Amino acid sequence: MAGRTDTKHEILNVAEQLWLHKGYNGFSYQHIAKAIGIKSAAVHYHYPAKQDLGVALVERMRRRFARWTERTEALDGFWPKFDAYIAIHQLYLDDGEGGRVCPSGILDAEFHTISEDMRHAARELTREMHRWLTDLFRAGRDAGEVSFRGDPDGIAAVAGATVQGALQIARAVGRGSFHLTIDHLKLQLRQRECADA
Amino acid sequence: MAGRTDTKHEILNVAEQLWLHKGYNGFSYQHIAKAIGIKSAAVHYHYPAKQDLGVALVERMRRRFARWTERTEALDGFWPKFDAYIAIHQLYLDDGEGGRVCPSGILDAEFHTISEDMRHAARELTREMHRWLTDLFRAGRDAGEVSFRGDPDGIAAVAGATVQGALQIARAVGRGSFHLTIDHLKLQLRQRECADA
DNA sequence: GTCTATAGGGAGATAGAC
DNA sequence: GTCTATCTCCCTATAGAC
Repeated sequence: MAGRTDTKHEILNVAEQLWLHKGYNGFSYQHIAKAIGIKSAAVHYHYPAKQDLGVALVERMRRRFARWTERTEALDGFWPKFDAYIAIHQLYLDDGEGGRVCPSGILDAEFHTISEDMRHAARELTREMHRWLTDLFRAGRDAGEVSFRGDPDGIAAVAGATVQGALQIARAVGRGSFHLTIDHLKLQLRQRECADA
Repeated sequence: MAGRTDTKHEILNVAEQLWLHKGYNGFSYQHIAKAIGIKSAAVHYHYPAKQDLGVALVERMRRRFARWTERTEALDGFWPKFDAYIAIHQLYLDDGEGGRVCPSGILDAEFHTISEDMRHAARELTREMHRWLTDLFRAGRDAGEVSFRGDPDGIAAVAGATVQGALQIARAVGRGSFHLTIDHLKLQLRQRECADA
């Protein structure tokens, strides 16, 4: 139909909701089609195979994260940036009906059931997020804004894993668990005074 | 057939491998049947619906964890017990073909696609693990073996989320990532001397 | 009690209508 | 270029054979 100009874009948006909510193996082209009001075969026109759609979803996440890092450069200092990182995850948490999960989390959980193309994109996204966190912790330590033992690479791995894990666990036991976890993660990272040994 | 005495048990074992590897929506009764050498309908005799099998899997995990906590009481002190907790997750990591993921992780990721019975069991398992960690951190602090800010409940949430997240991330970027994360988590928890402020 | 044959529906995907 | 009618296969599940 001529009236429908950006079905492709619409598909991606609906698919993303379903994906982060139900997982890659938890939704079908029919679910997407019904939500938009077309036939499932029409989805195949825009994304011939489901893995094409899957790759598109992950690549869009990567572009989104890349743009986010650019915008975030404007923020000054470790804590505003770290809080911004938490905030994007909190957006997933606050989404209706028990929350979505972060793309990285769902990709890792279903890693063995997705195509090599999707795995590649997932690996890159994970690495990009890790690199960003590593740079953040390095700069934060140099500026004396954050305190941790070991190297920035290691603490970035801890922080990244904690946020991802916390978001998932919150699904089972409620979002209060996410806030408890994040609050205590930040507590460990605050500049320590000598007294707390 | 009379020769097959514990098909039910065998089903559970095969299903567990598939489950932790591919996710709940990533395997079917046919996969189980083919691995054992029976027809898929035979699996339905032992577990009428797939959600019955799912609940059985999670409940077995809960019993296994409960028995594990009893055995672990014999270990003396915070660090041996904490290392034992890490070790059960490392078992998942070291499993062939890119590793499995911990039950809690896969349950949370697919939380919205499983039955209410499974969700209930998943919630309980998550809480039981959290309680165990909380008790461990409380005792560890009282004994002066571990150092952290805030309450045991909070640091237990951080540790639990970190381990779960690290195991999943390792799937995408390799198991070295898991060890890096755990090493640095432990590093933050070691008794701090005054000097590192 | 244990398992097989088979149904019924939904999945991903193709070929062709407009 | 865009979407629909349709195919095939595999999924879960039931009814009935042994």
